[in-house]
Amino acid sequence: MNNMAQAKSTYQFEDLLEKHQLKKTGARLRVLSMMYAKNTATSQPDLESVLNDIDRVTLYRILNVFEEKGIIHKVFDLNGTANYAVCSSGCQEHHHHDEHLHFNCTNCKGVFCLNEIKFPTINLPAGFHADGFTVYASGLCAKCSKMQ
Amino acid sequence: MNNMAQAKSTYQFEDLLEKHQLKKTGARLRVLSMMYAKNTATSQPDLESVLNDIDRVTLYRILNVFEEKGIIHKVFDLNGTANYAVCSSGCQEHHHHDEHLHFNCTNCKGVFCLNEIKFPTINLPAGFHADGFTVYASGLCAKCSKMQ
DNA sequence: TTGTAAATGCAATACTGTTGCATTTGTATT
DNA sequence: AATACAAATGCAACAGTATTGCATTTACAA
Ligand SMILES: [Mn+2]
Ligand SMILES: [Mn+2]
Ligand SMILES: [Zn+2]
Ligand SMILES: [Zn+2]
Repeated sequence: MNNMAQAKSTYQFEDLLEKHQLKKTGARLRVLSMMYAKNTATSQPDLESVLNDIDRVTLYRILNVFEEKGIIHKVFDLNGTANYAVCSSGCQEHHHHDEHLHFNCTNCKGVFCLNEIKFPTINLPAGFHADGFTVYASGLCAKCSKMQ
Repeated sequence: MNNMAQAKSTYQFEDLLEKHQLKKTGARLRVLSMMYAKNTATSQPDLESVLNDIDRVTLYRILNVFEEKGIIHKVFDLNGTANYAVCSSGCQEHHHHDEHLHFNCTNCKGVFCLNEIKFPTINLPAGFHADGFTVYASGLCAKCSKMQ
């Protein structure tokens, strides 16, 4: 849950890129270090404003290839804004396992991937067949709860 | 679940507008009849292409005021596209009760509001306090399941 | 019938995301 | 170290989504 849990050095990011047969470029390393430094998902607008010297198109292409490779996953928050988060584990190229709960804090706007929460099986009306579930919760995160 | 369940006449749409102190205009009645005629949510692109003689800005303003009044609710599908659906009941101005399951059919792209499905309480990590949940399922709807 | 607030249409603008193409760069090979 | 090439980047153009301001029209109450 804390930042250090995912903290990685540049060398490890380089290894990650190499593992996925992606060239080690400055832009990609910066995107990785920005996303790995946080315990929440990062919104597209945030990525764009912080990494504002990287061309927008390049940023989109980096995000797309990282998603394809199973390095990050995309999650829309409750306002429909795209957010990107580091995949926990078990995600491979074109084959994600990110069916965890997403918590949207209404105060700090943080989007948390709560991998540890198992949500129960949900039954559906006759005839409906689900191959995946996405669960969102909105409210106050731990930090914001304390401050109220 | 079938269309007739929500079928309404123009008079009833006029009553609905009057109840919410909205003027009875052609554009508003057409938006209502389009949305009430279906048992799925309607995407913004669909609304725009079908009601293409209504100015886009007017359409957005109609959707926004209907949402404020609790007549419809907005739901993003799994691609982040805005969809609008008739509120079931209990929705009032600035106070919605639309915490039902949303089913996204990967075949027909339909977004179904499954009011009848009660999803179980989901517990959260210490400190997190949810005031609402949104659950999405993706897969095949009843109609598309049959056809496969 | 008239007056007026509400609703609409239109122009302009901002944001999100994609495509095509020329240029640059990372890296494997020599 | 130099070369060679695919991959990555930057830039321009474009499409789609959504909002704001303002002039005009319309619904409806008086
Ligand atoms: Mn996640
Ligand atoms: Mn719904
Ligand atoms: Zn928070
Ligand atoms: Zn279907």
